[in-house]
Amino acid sequence: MIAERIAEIRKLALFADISDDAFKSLTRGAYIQNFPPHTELITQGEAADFLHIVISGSVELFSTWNDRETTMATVWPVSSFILAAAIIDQPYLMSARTSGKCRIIMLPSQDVRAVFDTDTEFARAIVAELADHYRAGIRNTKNLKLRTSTERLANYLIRCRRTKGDHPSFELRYEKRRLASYLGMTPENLSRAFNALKPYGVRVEGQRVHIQTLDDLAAFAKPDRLIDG
Amino acid sequence: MIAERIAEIRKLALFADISDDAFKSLTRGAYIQNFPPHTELITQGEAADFLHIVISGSVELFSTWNDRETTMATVWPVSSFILAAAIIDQPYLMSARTSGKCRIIMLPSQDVRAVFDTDTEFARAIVAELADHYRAGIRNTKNLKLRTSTERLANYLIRCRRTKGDHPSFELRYEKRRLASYLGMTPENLSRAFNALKPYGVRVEGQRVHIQTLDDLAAFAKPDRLIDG
DNA sequence: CTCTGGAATTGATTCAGATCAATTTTTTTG
DNA sequence: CAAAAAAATTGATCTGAATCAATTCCAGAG
Repeated sequence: MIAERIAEIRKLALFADISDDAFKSLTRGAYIQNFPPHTELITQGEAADFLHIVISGSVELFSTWNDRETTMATVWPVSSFILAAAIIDQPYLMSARTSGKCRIIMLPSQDVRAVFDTDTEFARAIVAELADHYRAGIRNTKNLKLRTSTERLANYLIRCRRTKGDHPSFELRYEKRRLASYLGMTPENLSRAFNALKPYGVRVEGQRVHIQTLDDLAAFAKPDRLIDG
Repeated sequence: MIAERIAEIRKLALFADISDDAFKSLTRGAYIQNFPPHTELITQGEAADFLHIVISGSVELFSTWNDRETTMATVWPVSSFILAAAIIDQPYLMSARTSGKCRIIMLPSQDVRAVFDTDTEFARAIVAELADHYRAGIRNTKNLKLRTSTERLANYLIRCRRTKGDHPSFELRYEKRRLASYLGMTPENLSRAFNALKPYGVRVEGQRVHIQTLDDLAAFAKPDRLIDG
């Protein structure tokens, strides 16, 4: 049972090339847990005792300060989250809560650090993952500082559409209020931003977004490889 | 001559614990160059052929999009910059220009990757550095999304003051226009933000900042370990 | 030392986005 | 299925911050 679930994460880039021994010592102390919706898994400021991996469901990473809250990212299966804190043994900078029901694997971070020291392939994979996440953070900062909220939405939609195979219509993967927070705006303004994109061929019906011609929207959004990947 | 300069970087956390052999192969292909002020060292989008290290002077990391520009960070001696791009062989996401006159060491990034594969200590140091930078990016995003511009300034000043040994008065390390861009505001609004902090005991004379009582300012700024370090 | 151009400041105005308030729509639940 | 709760939308208003414009300040060049 546990073994089956554990096997699911073997294919993760993080573990793909490591030795069986290394994988065994990584997962020996692992927990698998199911969580109900809207459960706070992690609270910012706590010690990073575990590396978390989402097997099913999705997890929202968010941060708070002074009674304000913002969505930092959403994590989908199968991927790990809060690797940096675990690897350098520092407190989490973000909190995490489940969106729907979730199955999560938790690897004790001391095991992660131990295997990092002994398995070269794992070390390489961790570096690749960290460098990748770092660059995602830089992209995000550029997005926030260089673009208006409507431009951020437009580029987000273009990225979504591409992820979904360039179909002219696709579903938003999460609630609009959460999208708004992720994009750094209020739900009210997200609604208005969608309206502002109508002239560029964007139509919304509930969770479904239609984009007629990508050209019009792209001319407005000016997507950039160095921000949007 | 070159050997002397190279020795200066040996003490960097990145190289402190690596073997002499590893250090030798890292620096064998190194260049040392002096640059005049306001020289663009790196342009975003280019291949990351070198890991750069500032020996003297300071370097501004900035990004542009659609005729807009923002300061992402300022790098002081002795430290490296744009490690992530070099280690995973990806294009730079940021541009870099010298502030004053600068001396820069450039290590071919293929050497960095090669030594990473052979020297465990170096791998460990790189991971620590990357994780650290990643977390700095998260902090920065929280700062931008959760705080107003005046709050960002207030917390910046508190951090500065602490860095300078908690003296009631210290010098800003760079021009106000650059500080404004770093904090995500215009020079005009930085000026107004300084005025808005007067009631909390902040006084500015040119580059010099006086902070009478930290308590008043801190009550307004609400500095947070998970944002301000 | 004066001249000059960039930096900084200050004021007036505009604009993007937040907040407040009121519905409408959708989802959840009993 | 109906009731209740949550999410989304729309309109009105307010506010933080950008822009535009005009000095003032200051550092570096001659």
